[in-house]
Amino acid sequence: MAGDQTGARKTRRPKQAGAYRVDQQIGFLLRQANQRHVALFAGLMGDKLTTTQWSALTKLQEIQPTSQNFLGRETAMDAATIKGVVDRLVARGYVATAPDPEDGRRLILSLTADGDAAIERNLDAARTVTDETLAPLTPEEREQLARLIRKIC
Amino acid sequence: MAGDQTGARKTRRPKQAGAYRVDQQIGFLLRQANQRHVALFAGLMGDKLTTTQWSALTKLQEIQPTSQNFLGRETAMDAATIKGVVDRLVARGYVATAPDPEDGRRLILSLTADGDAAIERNLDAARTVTDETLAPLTPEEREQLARLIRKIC
DNA sequence: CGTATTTTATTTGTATGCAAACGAATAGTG
DNA sequence: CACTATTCGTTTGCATACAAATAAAATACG
Repeated sequence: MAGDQTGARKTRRPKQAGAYRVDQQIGFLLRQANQRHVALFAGLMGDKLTTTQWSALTKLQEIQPTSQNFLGRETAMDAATIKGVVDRLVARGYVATAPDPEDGRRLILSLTADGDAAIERNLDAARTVTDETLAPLTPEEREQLARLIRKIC
Repeated sequence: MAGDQTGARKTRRPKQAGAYRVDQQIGFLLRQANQRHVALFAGLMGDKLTTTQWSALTKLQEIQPTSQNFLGRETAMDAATIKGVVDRLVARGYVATAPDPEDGRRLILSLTADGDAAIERNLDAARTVTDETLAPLTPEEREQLARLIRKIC
């Protein structure tokens, strides 16, 4: 019976000591926090704008004119996703598209006057959404949270 | 010209001093952080399980047998969403359904042996996903982040 | 110059995520 | 008991989100 000292433990379950609880994992918490933010956004913003539409709109105002894929990169959306978002913004008349004379592949995007007005109209609400989302936190905690999330992006 | 002292500022833009930058708002950061986690999850987990499927599976193991909508509440999914997730898990043979003899509306869910095996098979990977997601943070920062996110959920 | 690679945009398929509407069953109330 | 409200599950519609495949154009390179 030599060598049984370490071999006798058979199929001991948890590689780590503690039990696994999904709702304590960071992924679960991130999904939930994002859900709450999206809900606040939907409730406070007018014009039925979504979070991604708002991101595309405001980022476009910042960097226009620009190509569709580049706007996607700047707003953390892949090519397929940003296309859908832009299509809906174009359908609303908030964004205008034009071919790039210097690059036959590119689709150049810019804001329309309506798009500018939509941003102007909802900017205060957007700031309120951020405030409401962070309402349970102190100013120091808000800084902390932003700093930590930025580190894991 | 009385009363012009306060009325002369016309259309002054920013209600708040600083310019609005979407990519500095908490909502944008939460969406991005969630994206990174989902990407890590997809890359590290086997069996093509998604984050929500994994949540439903492990939470079901914890509280089974239970109704579909209750499982949804426990995993932060509304009725329409949890239905789709459960349907796919049933199609895979990970979850079994049965009518509730005491309540004609309820659909009782439980894990199958295959469902249990799938959890067992992926538990280490799931822990790795959490670790990798939090890799840029120190242990103290991880605690901080979890605490702060929990406060805004 | 011509070929290989990369970039840009598009399309399809799958999977959340929520609002809204619905029918069926249950619970609560007078 | 009858009426109302609530709950449960389902379905539809819309909007992300990404993988994978494709086509067209531009770039890199031998």
